[in-house]
Amino acid sequence: MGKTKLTITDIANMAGVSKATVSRVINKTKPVSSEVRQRVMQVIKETGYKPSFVARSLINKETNIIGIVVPDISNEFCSQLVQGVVDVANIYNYTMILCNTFSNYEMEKDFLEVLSEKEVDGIIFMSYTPSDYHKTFFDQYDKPVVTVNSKISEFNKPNIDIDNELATYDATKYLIDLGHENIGMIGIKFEDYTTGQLRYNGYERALLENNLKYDKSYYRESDFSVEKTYEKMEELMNLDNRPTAVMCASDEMAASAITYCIEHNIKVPEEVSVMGFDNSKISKLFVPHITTVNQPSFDMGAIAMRLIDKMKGNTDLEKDFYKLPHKIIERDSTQKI
Amino acid sequence: MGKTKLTITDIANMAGVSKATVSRVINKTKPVSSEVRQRVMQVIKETGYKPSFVARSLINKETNIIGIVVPDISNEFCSQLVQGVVDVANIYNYTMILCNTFSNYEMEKDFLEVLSEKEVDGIIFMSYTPSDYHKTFFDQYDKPVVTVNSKISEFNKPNIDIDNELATYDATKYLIDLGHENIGMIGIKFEDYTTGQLRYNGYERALLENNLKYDKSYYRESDFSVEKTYEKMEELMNLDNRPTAVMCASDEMAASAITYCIEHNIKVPEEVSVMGFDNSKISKLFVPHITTVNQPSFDMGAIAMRLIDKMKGNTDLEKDFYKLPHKIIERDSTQKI
DNA sequence: TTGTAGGCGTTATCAC
DNA sequence: GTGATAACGCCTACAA
Repeated sequence: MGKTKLTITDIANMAGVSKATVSRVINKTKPVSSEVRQRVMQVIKETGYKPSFVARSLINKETNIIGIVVPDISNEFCSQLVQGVVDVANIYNYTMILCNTFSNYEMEKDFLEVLSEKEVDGIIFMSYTPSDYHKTFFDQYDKPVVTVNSKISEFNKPNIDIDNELATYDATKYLIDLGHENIGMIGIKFEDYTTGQLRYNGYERALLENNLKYDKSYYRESDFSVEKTYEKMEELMNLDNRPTAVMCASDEMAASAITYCIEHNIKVPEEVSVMGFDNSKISKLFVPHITTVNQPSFDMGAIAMRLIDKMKGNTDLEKDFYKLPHKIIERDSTQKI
Repeated sequence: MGKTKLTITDIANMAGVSKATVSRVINKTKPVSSEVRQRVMQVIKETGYKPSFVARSLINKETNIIGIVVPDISNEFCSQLVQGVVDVANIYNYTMILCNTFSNYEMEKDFLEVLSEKEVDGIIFMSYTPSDYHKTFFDQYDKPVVTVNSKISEFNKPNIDIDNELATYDATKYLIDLGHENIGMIGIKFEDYTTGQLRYNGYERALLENNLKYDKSYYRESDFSVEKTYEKMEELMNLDNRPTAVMCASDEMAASAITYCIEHNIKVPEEVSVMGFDNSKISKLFVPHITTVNQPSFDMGAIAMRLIDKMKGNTDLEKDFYKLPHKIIERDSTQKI
């Protein structure tokens, strides 16, 4: 209880050697006679001595802590991303400081500041709305940084992502191949989410390249909220020539859209096919199970962490954009027309 | 870029004062003539100097980092708990190290070890299966510890939780008040989850106290998996005198159970009422929307963090068990018989 | 192979 | 008020 923490000096005294020697047996940094080593190890084992990370960091300039900032940990994509990071962080002996920004600009700023002060060894950064501030910060930050899902080409930092444009293109194409010609989409605000624009682009391109008429009224903008999406689906379903398929920017949105249908006796997928995005739990659990597109969120985290470690002491090496593969997951909310 | 980090000495030189003085204006620890203060502040502002947390920690023995260990961050309860922690951590100027154990005993051990080495200021601990090892560790750990959802009376540390027994009692009672007499339950293994036993107890007590026949075959044990729960629901529904209501130990399990019903033309809630537990997203999104019981997970995190801060330098003060209020959330998966 | 001494960036304790 | 100077716990030349 009142046991004050042991220091390297204590161990040195108990083993009858100098602090330097103790340090050497711990870090294997220089040869030590095996007799002395035994003795020191013995004392360490008996006392359960653990060197202080803090003192060590003061010298190494390495904290073995990496910072990860995400908009919303209760979002499944983020939490899986974080899991991926943790998983490989363990292997490389990092521990991580989690910063949940609630998508709030001020918090993003503050957290970056704090991480910098706490001298973390690197930062994994995700934001729905990367800005100039972030760019400026990262430009003068001299430790490894990896961004996730936050493509800003001028960032000059490696970015891990899927190809959102292509993913939505593929999803829309999937619907087209099913025979649908009137395909609607419920997307998300371009300003609020960088992916909003990209996903819209993929949708539009798929329509255009396949010679389908592109009707502006078929595209509706929502946020990720249940209510808004429900409304948008209502609008779509009340159109004179209503779409026979609608693509949603997330699984939750798809769930809301389908809910509207269920409550208004529109059969899914018989009368209208609905697609989600993310392959989250809800897409598996919801009835009908929702056809969606998978993002390898766990892998994205794992790769980000691996990259951080690689970049250490060599932060300029990798500026590439890592595009991970997405995949259409066929389930029961879509069918041939 | 190549700009080496500024130290307090640099600032002192630039301002033409001693390090001690700089330290004093930063920490307001002793009076400084306002003229000198101005000068120093000016230099700090211009240079953007930030004191090193690491060096500071070496002296204070305070890292302003707290550790939080949870079984599974992608579980909604956990992620909301973490959010609660983060939220107040920000206020008190803490940052946190997140440890995701994947419910793995070895990882729990390792993480506690690491947190201890990194000299965090306190630990918030959650485990489905707290053990002797944990107890031993915490007994000799002399910094604040708060456990969440991991009741072990001998822990001798404050624990934040809801009253799981009472919550399940209330849920079952809710079903009883709806007129149900044959009430089944799909629970979770007692060995794997401390709450498994408690929730069962509440269920049984409600039946007994209300003079309903308690039929062992009405209780089925599952884990949190979709498949297993689906099977268990199938067993329940194939009973000769099948229950008209079933209580599930989680929302996901409820969703699986209802899915079985939908796929076998058993109407929910007309033919069988189904209740969940947790008030997670899925319970709101699923159709029918699932009646459930809310745990204030966010608040639990917030309180845990607040407690840690309170306990600082006074770790023995609060050994109480904090039982937070739960609440039945009525939705569409249950009805009067 | 081992020990001595200086330094990492702060804060705290003295004097002045 | 202010400035030396000694910690804090560890690592790393430099000597021995």
